[in-house]
Amino acid sequence: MDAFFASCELSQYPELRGQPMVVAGRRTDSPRLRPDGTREFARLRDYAGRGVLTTATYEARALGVHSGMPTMKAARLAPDAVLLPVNFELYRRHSRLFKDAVRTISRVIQDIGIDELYADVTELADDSRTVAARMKAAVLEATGLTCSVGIAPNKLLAKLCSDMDKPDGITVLTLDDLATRVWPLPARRINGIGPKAAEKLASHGITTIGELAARERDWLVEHFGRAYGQWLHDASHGLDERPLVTHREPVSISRETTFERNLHASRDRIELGEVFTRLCEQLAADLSRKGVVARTVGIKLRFDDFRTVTRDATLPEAVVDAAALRRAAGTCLKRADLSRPIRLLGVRASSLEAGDESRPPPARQIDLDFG
DNA sequence: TCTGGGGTCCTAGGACCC
DNA sequence: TCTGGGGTCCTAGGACCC
Repeated sequence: MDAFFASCELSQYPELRGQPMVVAGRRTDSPRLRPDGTREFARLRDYAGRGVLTTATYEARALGVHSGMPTMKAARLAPDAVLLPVNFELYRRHSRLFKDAVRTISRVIQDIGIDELYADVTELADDSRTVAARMKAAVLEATGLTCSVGIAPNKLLAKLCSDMDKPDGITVLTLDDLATRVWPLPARRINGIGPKAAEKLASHGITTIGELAARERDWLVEHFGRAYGQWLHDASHGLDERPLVTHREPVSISRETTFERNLHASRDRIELGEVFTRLCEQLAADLSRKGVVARTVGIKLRFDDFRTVTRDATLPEAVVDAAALRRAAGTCLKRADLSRPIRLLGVRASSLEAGDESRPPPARQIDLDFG
């Protein structure tokens, strides 16, 4: 989807079209309704907190701000930009509509995130451009929003070319196009080459995908390890055999929060304890909503120096309820050095297993016993 | 008044078992 | 008498993605 969060917001507040606008931070009461019925929006300069921008419109980007930028920093660059709080309910609603729309064209879909998916269109009778055009029409019809489609022989190339013609574009790529259209691109454009790998590649004089493709497989293995080196070699040659994964069970579920101000383990014990309990309650609700139980419970801490530590505990019996999660997470907390001020606390459940739905809850069992 | 929140996968070392 | 070789599970950290 093109500039998804911003587009969702603009469909709600069309008067913001053409203005610099960013989405950042938790729910607020903005926008407010004026007596005359028009809406009054918060401005970036009104923001106080520790968040980062989730989205910035093209007009806002022209002022030098971009998603991921600390909101306070963005406020200095674009104080007059409209600031909207994130509205995940709205995005999820549009997300469902968009995915259902694509499903009317192809049933075989892999969910990637809220605004992306892979669709296998191998078996469709229409040619690539027609398939893409039909998808875009279906999505526009269902959501009023535009998207960009990349069609290629595999997921790696489809992902790579899906944003070659953004927004509202269609790109078709075949292996014959590799040298002319893919090799000139920065290596960083490959999904799986992040900032660290790009930096290391650059230190060896490799900045484009073509330069990567020119290296021997053995050389890449020697410098980047067996698995990653081989993958780099394959990826730079446009090779990717991964099938679409149409369904998967969650591996882990977590909740975390960054505090408004750093907290001290002893001085802010009460506040910290309340947040800790709330996170465990949210996590418990998430687990039961997904119908899973957790055998491993962990915590995550980020200190004032941005160092992050995690502690895990695997239990003899899986747990679900907030109290048990909190007990297990509490033992993890005891194993961490809490002498530094803390900026983030998180709780995580993993080694997930299907909850036993056949077993009635204890209260009901008692009823039956005495029934 | 730098640096969110929710995920996945990989690596590496140690414990433990056969 | 010097300490093999797998395999699995667990923990911690890090890279990467949306």
